[in-house]
Amino acid sequence: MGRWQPDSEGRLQEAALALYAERGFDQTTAAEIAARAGVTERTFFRHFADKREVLFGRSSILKDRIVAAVVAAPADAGPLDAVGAGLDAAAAMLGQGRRDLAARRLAVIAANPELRERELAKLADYAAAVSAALRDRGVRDAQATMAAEAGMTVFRVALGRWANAADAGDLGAVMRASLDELREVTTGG
Amino acid sequence: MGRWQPDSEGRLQEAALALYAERGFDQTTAAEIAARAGVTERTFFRHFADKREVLFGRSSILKDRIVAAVVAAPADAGPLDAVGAGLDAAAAMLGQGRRDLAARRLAVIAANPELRERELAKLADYAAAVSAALRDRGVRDAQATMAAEAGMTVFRVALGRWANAADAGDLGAVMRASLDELREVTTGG
DNA sequence: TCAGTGATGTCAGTAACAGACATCATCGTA
DNA sequence: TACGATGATGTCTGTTACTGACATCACTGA
Repeated sequence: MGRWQPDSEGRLQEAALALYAERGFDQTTAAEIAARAGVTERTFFRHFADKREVLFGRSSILKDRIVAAVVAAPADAGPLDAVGAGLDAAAAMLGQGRRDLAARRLAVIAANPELRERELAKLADYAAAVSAALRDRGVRDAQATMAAEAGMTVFRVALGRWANAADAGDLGAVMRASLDELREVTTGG
Repeated sequence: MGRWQPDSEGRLQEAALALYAERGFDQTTAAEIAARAGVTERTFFRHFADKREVLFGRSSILKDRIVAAVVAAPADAGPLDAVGAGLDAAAAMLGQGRRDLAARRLAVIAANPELRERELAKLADYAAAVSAALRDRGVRDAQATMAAEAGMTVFRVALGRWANAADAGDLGAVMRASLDELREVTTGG
């Protein structure tokens, strides 16, 4: 056995989610989270840049996968189809986790403005990366921006629907359904 | 003459923009801004909820005007046309100010992640309000969300173009041009 | 004339975060 | 096997964003 319990990062994430859910984000101190995870406050801030980031641990991996899927989409696929491939990749990564956990996480985020802010920033970051990937595929600047931003809106809406759905459908299916709604809007206007 | 110089809020905004531009957001303390504006730090936080908010002073008024324009759009106007009316209202309010000031403000925001985060939150807030207004006009939920989000993307892109344009066009014209690009994307696919 | 109001100052406190340094299991290597 | 490097953690200290409580005092309306 090592000098310390393994996976402090994971324990910190669990502790934070539990405490944020119990008493709210503002009413939870970093020291309390750290104590619950069996580490010191300083260690918390070594693993996470700030109090919010602890809820967004896997986001850079998720971004990479989304972008990779967009890049790997068939050459003849349109911008929105490529975005759809990115959404499939996101669904594959997120849909395998426990749905109730995702719901808890989203509920905590929805309950706090600072956390919502951070989530938007993450999505905007994805959108910027997807937009760049689309441009690399030859899509015009304006089209790339709009398709990427629209895709992130679909992502957010679909994730919320899936996490809180009474009937537990597949995340990928919800994503595709939401994307179809988008197509309907843009074509049907 | 009053007990204090009038318009501390305005002076705080000017001081903050100047200092953020000079030495960066992180390297500027609230106390320094307050000192430059001739007030105490406590007064700064009475006027602005946090260090970022000082750059977003007029945003709630702007939101109200956008929403009002969406509500007031002709009954037979489509969702995107109603959003266009909202963008016109935004352009009317923002386009009259000094363009170089807007450019300075945007440059400061672009230079700092926390400030970008806050800007996204503001735009998301507008989008939510516009979306609600569209639903009141009878637009379906999914359509309303997408049209509102797309509108905010147009807003952001157009504002950036206008502020940094070498040839000083009218903000309203830039907004309309950007919106037309969006239409082109959604119809042309 | 005078009590009320509102914007500000003053003071003290909490908590988010960061730098610097110490500790000590583990691991590669001689 | 010994031993120096490494990496994750603890400890200590400091800055600064923000907040609550209370005092001040020009102005305002009765």
